[in-house]
Amino acid sequence: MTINWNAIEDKWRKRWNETKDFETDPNDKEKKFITVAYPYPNSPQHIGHGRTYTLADVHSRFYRMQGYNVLFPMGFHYTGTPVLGMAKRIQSQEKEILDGLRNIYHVPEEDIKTFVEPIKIADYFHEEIKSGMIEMGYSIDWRREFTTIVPGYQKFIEWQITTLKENGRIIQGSHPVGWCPRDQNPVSQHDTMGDVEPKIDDKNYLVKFKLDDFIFPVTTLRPETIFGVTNLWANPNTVYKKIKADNERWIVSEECAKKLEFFEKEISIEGDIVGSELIGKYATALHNGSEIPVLEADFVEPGMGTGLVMSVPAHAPKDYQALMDLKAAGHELALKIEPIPVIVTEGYGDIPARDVCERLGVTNQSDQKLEEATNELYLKEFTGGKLNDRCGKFQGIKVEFGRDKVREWLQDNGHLERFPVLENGPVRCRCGTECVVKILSNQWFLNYGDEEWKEKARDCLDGMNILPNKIKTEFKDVIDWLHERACARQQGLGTKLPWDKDWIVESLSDSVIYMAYYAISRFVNDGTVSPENLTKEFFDYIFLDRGNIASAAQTSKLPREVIEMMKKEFQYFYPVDSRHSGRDLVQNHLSFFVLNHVAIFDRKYWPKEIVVNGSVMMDGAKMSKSMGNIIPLRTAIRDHGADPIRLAIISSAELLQDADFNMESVSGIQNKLESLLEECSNTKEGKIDNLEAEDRWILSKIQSMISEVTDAIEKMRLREALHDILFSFESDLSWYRKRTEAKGRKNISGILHRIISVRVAMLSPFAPHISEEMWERLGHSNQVSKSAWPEYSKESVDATSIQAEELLKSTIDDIANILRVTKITPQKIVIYVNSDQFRLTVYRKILGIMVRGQNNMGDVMKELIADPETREAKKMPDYIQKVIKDLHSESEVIKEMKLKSKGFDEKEFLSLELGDIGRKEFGVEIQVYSESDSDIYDPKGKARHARPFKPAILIE
RNA sequence: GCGGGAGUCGCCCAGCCUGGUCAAAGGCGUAGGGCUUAGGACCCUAUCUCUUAGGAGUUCGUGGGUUCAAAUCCCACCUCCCGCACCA
Repeated sequence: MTINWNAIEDKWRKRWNETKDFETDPNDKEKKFITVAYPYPNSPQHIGHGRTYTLADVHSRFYRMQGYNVLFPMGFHYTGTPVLGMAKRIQSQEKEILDGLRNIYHVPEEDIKTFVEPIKIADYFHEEIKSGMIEMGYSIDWRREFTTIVPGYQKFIEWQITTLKENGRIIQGSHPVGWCPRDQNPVSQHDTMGDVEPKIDDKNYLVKFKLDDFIFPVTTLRPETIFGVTNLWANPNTVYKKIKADNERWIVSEECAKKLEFFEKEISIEGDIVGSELIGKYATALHNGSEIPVLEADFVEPGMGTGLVMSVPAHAPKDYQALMDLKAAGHELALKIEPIPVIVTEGYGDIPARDVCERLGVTNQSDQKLEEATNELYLKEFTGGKLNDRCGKFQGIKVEFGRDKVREWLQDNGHLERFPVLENGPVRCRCGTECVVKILSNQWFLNYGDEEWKEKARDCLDGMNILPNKIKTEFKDVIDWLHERACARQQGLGTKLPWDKDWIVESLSDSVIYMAYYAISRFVNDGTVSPENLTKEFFDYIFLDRGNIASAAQTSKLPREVIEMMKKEFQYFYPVDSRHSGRDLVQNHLSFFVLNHVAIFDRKYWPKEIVVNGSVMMDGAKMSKSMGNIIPLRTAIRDHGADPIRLAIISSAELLQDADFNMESVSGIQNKLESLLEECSNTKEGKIDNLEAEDRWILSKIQSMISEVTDAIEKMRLREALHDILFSFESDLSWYRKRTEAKGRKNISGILHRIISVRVAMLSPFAPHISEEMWERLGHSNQVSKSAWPEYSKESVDATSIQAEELLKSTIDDIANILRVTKITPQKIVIYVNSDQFRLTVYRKILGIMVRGQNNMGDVMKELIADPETREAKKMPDYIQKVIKDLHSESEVIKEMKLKSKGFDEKEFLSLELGDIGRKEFGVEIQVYSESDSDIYDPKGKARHARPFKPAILIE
């Protein structure tokens, strides 16, 4: 039988649709609000995207069956810049992107033509992604759908950002960004040739010296070494510029002068000065007024920093070597200069730079080994060095901390400025222009560095359920590490800052509390309210319970009952019960989600849970367009069916692990589901009466499966749950079949029907379509998605039958074991069960001792001897030891069960049950004796080895 | 540098939080058998070593430690992977 997956899926999706199953309004039931980070529509979703949504859908469906009123909504995140870059690339007919659209995503040519407009791209993929979500069977309430650039949402974002500002969460400051001088715009990865992210090194500084009437600025990464400066370096072959920078006159390289224009400075060029003219002059160090000579050095590059460098020969190998070279050449001034050590580091002598250079055998200032020497020393001194007594009030401070202190001190005195540089330059904009670093003044920041805010976020996290639990610490670390974060951009789609219309609310900042908007989006969508109704007073009243209904009604021009209805809707669904997202968003979105909630909402609306999942690999490799191993989700659904894809995604890895998706697992799952479906067709409901031992056992087993699966899903260990339903239980079932077949029973269809119904019900959140089909074939009249989640019932667990069945299994195993080792063909098998009352008493006593946690031989023996009833046990240490060993190899659950329940008659049970199964397995009769039977057949004296739950065996 | 994670029986991977049910699940591969005209699919059996009585030995990156008992807890080390921002 081959299943037409798509036909079955269609059929059931239509049914769900007809009854509007997933449209959720407030009611009397308890609610669950499940959300997923909405997609950014610049490409169709592939299997990797499907993971997060599938997990959330399983979660939603599980809660629905448990009787909750579950809201699972979806939106689309249009905010941001990537589609802008895409549109530009398409306009310029870039082959790579066009090929991708045509060959991997199969976008129709007439649609590609429209893609020169960014919104058209988003619109196209929005529909594409949505169709995929529907085809995957996600139980989404589509009435609440929105994009982040519709007017209603923009009103909401304006309210959000205004509220944050009013709450003092937004500050203004300056910030360096990668910048295209021609486009007059910041550049991100999507705007550059080759898609490189411009990396900015913001730890680079400019320190001012004075030379005559001019400022002589040098750049450095190590401001703390200012105390060890012996001289300055200039390149004699470079033509420097005399410039006016704001109100000061500076000497810098031409390249530097250009960079400075982007650092909020008024720059004008006044004239040239050749490097050689600077050589030999004396400059003044501003921090202590000392006079310092300018010397020549070839290694000074005009393109690096200001084109001028300060020399710290004690700690900078390059400076040291350049000085040595001059001395060797007999340079008069240089001969007078000695390195000034300012940092003490274990493992290095007085002049660390000399140590390193000598050890590595550096010969001159153009030696390649200087790079290595520099790296080593910088790192070692930073992590292990301490400032010495030449550093004034900074003496004794570790370099690690001292650097920032010295920097602040110099900065406060106006001797130092930041000089951010492009770390991975040159980076080119798509327009071909080389990018620069620009310091944006008047940038708006969310003040995530605020300690009070952080504390509140930690408080929220403490009360939250984070799945898997182990990444809770990661969240805390992120909170600790966060600082001011720009929340506005100058380009891209989105919402304008209400108070500064030059800026657009940055895309990660407009997606942090939007889940609240789902509560009202459906009223906007159905026309109950329009965007202009959504005033600040309206939002304040609904979300914050601030202000009053009168002003909300007056400003929004909405009837009071409409406002109250929407407020109720929000209060019913909020807070978010579970937020699903990928692991990569822990550092930003998910943390901001927490921070913004605590900054805006009352404690009772703080989120309850975050579920984080890993990414999806394709046949062990990371999915990427360039590798061509991306499978669009809709293609996969069409080829393999939605349910097999869902299960393959879930079963390939536990929550946080990266899932490896491969086609073998999909077909394995298809086969499994096919055989399950066939089983459903063949299993009819039947009467259940006269339970036999194995019936009681399998019915008990299904109870433990219910409990395990439920428990696993609650912790979102879906792989484990699915595995239990689909595979683990199979081994119990096959034992059951073996037993019933051996007995030749025909009356088990009722029991099988009950068991498979439970399995299908539990499977349905995972594979919703095929489960409906199975459920129907099983003869149920309702839909499985509307049936109740199977509930664990303790009363259905029959402890004695579990023990008895375990005994039977282990006896069969033992016989098989003996046969394997001895390789004999059995003619006759004889079983001897223990009947010695004293041994049984001792056994139960030991069991009791072990359940309490006492496990070693000595302690057990002591306890036995202490009890008059079991004192004689000391004569049988061998027996005691074996019993302890037997019990060790049993689970705690079974041990406790054994202890609690009364014993049962082993002989009676085995005589009754062993015959059939023995004939089937070994083809011979099995006789069962009790050790004390008078008619016992025991030619080899095996019977005395029998122990409780461990009969002795004779095979001839 | 800062922070996070991983190393398991041919391969992939579960178990570790909560120590004993662990020679360690599942999948793949391999070998044998069944079914089949054949192939595929499916089902059964085996798959660290030794073993003619249900047993023993050596294993979970390396080396120590705690414990009656360690894949699991603690310490040190080795190796590998990921993130470090204004970008979705």
